[in-house]
Amino acid sequence: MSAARQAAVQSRPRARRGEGEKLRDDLLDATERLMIESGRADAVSIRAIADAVGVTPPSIYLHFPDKESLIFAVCERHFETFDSVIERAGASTDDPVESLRRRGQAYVRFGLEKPEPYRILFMTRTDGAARRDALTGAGARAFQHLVDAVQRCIDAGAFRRVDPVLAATGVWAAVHGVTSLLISMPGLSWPHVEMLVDHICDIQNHGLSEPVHENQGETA
Amino acid sequence: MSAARQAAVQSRPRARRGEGEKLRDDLLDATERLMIESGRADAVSIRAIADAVGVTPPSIYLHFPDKESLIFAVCERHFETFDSVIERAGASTDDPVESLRRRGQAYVRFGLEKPEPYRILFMTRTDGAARRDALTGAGARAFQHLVDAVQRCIDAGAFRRVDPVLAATGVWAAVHGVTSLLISMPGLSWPHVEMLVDHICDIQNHGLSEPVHENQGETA
DNA sequence: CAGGCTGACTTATCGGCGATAACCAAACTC
DNA sequence: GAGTTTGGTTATCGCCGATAAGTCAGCCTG
Repeated sequence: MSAARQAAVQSRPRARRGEGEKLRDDLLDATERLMIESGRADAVSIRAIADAVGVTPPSIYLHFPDKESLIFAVCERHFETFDSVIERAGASTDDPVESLRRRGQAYVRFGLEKPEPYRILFMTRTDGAARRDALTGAGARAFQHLVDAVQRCIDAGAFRRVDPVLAATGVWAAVHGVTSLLISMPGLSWPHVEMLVDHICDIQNHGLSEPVHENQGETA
Repeated sequence: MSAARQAAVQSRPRARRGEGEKLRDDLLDATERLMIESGRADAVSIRAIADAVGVTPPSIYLHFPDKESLIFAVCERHFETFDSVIERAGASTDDPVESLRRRGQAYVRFGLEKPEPYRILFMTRTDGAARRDALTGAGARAFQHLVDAVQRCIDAGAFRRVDPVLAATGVWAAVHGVTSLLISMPGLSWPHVEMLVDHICDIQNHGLSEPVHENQGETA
């Protein structure tokens, strides 16, 4: 680990006048690489990042106010594609229920492919202002997309007339729950992932469909 | 914060011959208190714990191999009651479906009451051996209780004949999902918690019940 | 009661961490 | 070529987890 730090101490050429932003990008790239290699964000140190790009630690603070902001900026890049990947998966069919299922599959797949960004975005305490802003910005947009998808299922008559925000929150909790569990405890003997996600989506679809034999006492 | 450390530097009386284990308990108590006060486990330092009990940092290593083990030992105490609390909530009714709902409510309530232990047990990467052991020991027992509860719903005819382990995993993912989201992002405008958990349990119950009108093509 | 032993700690220290203050040199402007 | 700005560096602070080695009281043996 500390050997990895010493490996790349060669000083990089100084950027020219207008190109100070290049270091910022290099820092993001290096941080992402180290994060994925180590598997844990807290194992990535400011000093290791600095060495990886061939620069001294204080240089990082010219581009990011603190370590948390750097880590979060890396995750934010993934987050931007997160919504679009899910939207694309959901748009691949006209059936709103099947669309919701494909969204769920895409969500879990994305989370498991980039577990560390997912962890930082969705599984750590929301303290920093940058994180909160991203969650209320792009995050709110992505959530609204989910609410819309649920609403389409209601409009198509596939779901009963439940509060779409409540239903969407339930769907999110379900897919986030399985993603989170698989990321946190990869060693346990889980069912096959795709089957599990399919099951979860089936439960949501079936559970949100119109009940035919019993009355529902929710008139709120 | 560092003021809090300096506040309690008074040296505690040295334990007598056979009473070395007393410090262990005091350390667990102090660690739990600091954890709950600060809200984040990583904000609790070995040095702060040592100061809180009036002892020097290396003394801690006489009772715990490293910091992670100490933190985890604190959480394990909660984990032992976790299963029993849920079992008690589930045993408060004879209706297996209602029992499952009460389990869900108890699960989420417990998680939100002790968010930091919940985080450490269920929302952090399973690295240390101690953590893995606890999860495969008491954790497997608690999960088996959930599987049994699902099986009772199946036996009672309330649920269709789905794989109980798969169904239990889905139920766990749903209640864990909402617990995890609420812990990670307390600032977002969530629906009312009890209503949300009720909704999630309703979805599970309804979704796992016998389908009456339509078949879904799952022949895998 | 001398001497050793052991259990319960302490003192001193190591290397790494995030972060800041102060400095400095290359590059562009005038 | 003097001045200013940009893009860094050097030096350092205080905290962190962890370890090595020392200390000292109390018990046990002889």
